Amino acid sequence: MTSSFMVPSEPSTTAKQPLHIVISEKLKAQIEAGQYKPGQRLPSEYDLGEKFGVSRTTIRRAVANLIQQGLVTTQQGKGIFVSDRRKISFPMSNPLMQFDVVLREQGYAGRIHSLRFQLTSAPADVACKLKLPSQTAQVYWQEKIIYADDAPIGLEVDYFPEALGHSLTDQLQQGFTYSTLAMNGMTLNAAKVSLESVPANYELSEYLAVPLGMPLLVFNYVMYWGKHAPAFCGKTLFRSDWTCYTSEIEIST
Amino acid sequence: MTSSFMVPSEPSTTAKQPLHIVISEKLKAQIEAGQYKPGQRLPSEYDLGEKFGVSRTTIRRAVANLIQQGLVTTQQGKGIFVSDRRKISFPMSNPLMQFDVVLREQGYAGRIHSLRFQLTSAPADVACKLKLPSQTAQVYWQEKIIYADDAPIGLEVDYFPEALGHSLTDQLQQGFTYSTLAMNGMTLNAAKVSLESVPANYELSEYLAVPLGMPLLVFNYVMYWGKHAPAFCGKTLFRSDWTCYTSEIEIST
DNA sequence: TAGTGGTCTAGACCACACG
DNA sequence: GTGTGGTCTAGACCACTAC
Repeated sequence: MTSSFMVPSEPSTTAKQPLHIVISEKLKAQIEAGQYKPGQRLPSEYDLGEKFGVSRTTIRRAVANLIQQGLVTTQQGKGIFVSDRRKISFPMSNPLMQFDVVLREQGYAGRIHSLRFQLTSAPADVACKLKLPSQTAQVYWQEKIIYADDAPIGLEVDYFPEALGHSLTDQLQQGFTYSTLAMNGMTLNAAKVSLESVPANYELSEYLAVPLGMPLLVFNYVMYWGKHAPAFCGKTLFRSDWTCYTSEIEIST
Repeated sequence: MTSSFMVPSEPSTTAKQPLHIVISEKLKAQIEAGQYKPGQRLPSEYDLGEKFGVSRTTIRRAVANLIQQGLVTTQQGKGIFVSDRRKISFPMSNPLMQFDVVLREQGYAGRIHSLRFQLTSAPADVACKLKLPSQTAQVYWQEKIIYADDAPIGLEVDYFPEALGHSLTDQLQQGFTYSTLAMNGMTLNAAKVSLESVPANYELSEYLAVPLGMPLLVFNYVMYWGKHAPAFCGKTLFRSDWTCYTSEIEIST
C-alpha cells in the first residue's frame, strides 16, 4: 500500500495532474496519516474550497474521488466523514453458504429482509442449472437483503424448484437459505461456484446504500444434494467494503 | 438483471430522481436494448444536452454514472463509446496461478511488464507469511503488469525470499511467476488464498487504465512447496471487467 | 435560522483527434 | 480548423440537520 509512482519527486510537482486529483490525493494522504480519523468529520466543502483556493465544484469532484475509493462518506446537512471499516471474512469451503453462522461467529447480528418471493417461469440459464425442462418449468424466485447489525451488506437472489419453494414458503422468507434447509433436514453436499466483481448499478446502490459504481463481490452458486441433484441456484452480491472470501487449497500432485 | 424497483410505475414518473440519474438510466436502457451497440459511439455531450434539454454539466454527470457502471468509456477528442467485454475465467483450484496457461487457453496472448524488482527489508506481514525473522529478513519485491492482448488486466505484487529471488532475477522479470518456477523444476503443492474486491485508487487506475474507483478483484496468496514451506507470497489485482474466478467444491459430510 | 451537502446552470479555456 | 471530451469557475436554488 505504499505509493511511489511515475513522478520521481513526490511533493509539490503537481506536474499536469488535474486539481481535483491533486486535492483528493492530499486529503487521502492526510486520512491515511491519521490526521483525520475514522468517523471524524472533514472541513465543509466551503472551507476546503477556501483552504485549497479552488471552487466548490472542484472540491466536490475531489470528494467524489474519495467516495469512489471508499475513503469517506457524505451525509446531507451534516458533513463529510472518514469511513471506518472492518471486513467480514467468508470461508469459501465448508461450511458453505452458512452466512448466518459466519456472521454470528464474527460478532454480528445477521438477519434478512425478503423483497420478493414469487413463482415465475424459469429463465433459461436457471432451468439449465437446475436441470429442469427449459420451456415449461416454474421456479420460486426470491430476492432478499442480508443485514449485519442493521447494515445492508448483501443482496441474495435465489431460484428454487417449485416443490421446494412451495413447501418452505414461509421459512425461506424469514431466515437464511442454508440454515432453513438444514433445519428441515436437507443437507447439501456439493456446490459449483464462481466469484466475480461488478460495479453497483443504480438499483443495487439504492438497496445496499452504496455509491453508484461501488465494487460488489458476486458469489454465483449451484448447490447440490443427493447424487448430484441440483437443490437450488442463485447468487449473492456482497458489498466489498464489508466482505472477503478465504480459502485454503491443496494441489493434488 | 431485470429491473423494477421502489417506483411501481416505471415510465415518466421521474418522481424525485435527480436529472443525471434519470438520464443515465435512460441511456443505460437504450444501451441494453441494443439501440447503441458495443463499440458504437454515442452522441456528443453537446448533442445529448440538446436532446435532453439540460446543461453539459448534467450530461457529464450522467455519463460519469455510466462509466462507473462499466457501460461506456470516453476518449478525449473522439467521443463516448459503448464498452464491449468478454471475461477471462480463472479456475481457483488446480492448476494454481498459471495465469499464462489460462490466458493462452482462452485465446489471449499473455505477457508481463516488470515495473520493479528490488531487494528490500521484509514488511512485517510478509515476514510472517514467509516464516522469516521479522527484523532482519530481506526479500525481493516485484511488481508487474499482466497483459492480455496488449490490454493491462492485472497488477501482480510478489515477495520472494532472498535466495529464490536472487537465483531467478532475470527469469522472474521476463515471465509469469508460476511458469518460471515450474520451468526450474520447482513445484508448488499448497496455497493459502483469499479473495476480495477493492476500488481502484489513483495509482492503480493509471496502471490498469481504468476509471478511479473501478472494482478490482484482489487475489491474495501464500504458496507452499515441500512440507509446508512457504515459497513466496503476494497478491494480484485484476480488472473485474475482464476476469472472474470459478471453483467447484465438494462438501465433506 | 444557519450551516451543510445535493443539484443544476452557463460559460470559459484546455488538450486531443481528425481531416 | 472544427469537434470532441476534460477541467474549472461563480453562482443559484433545494433538502436536510441541528440549534
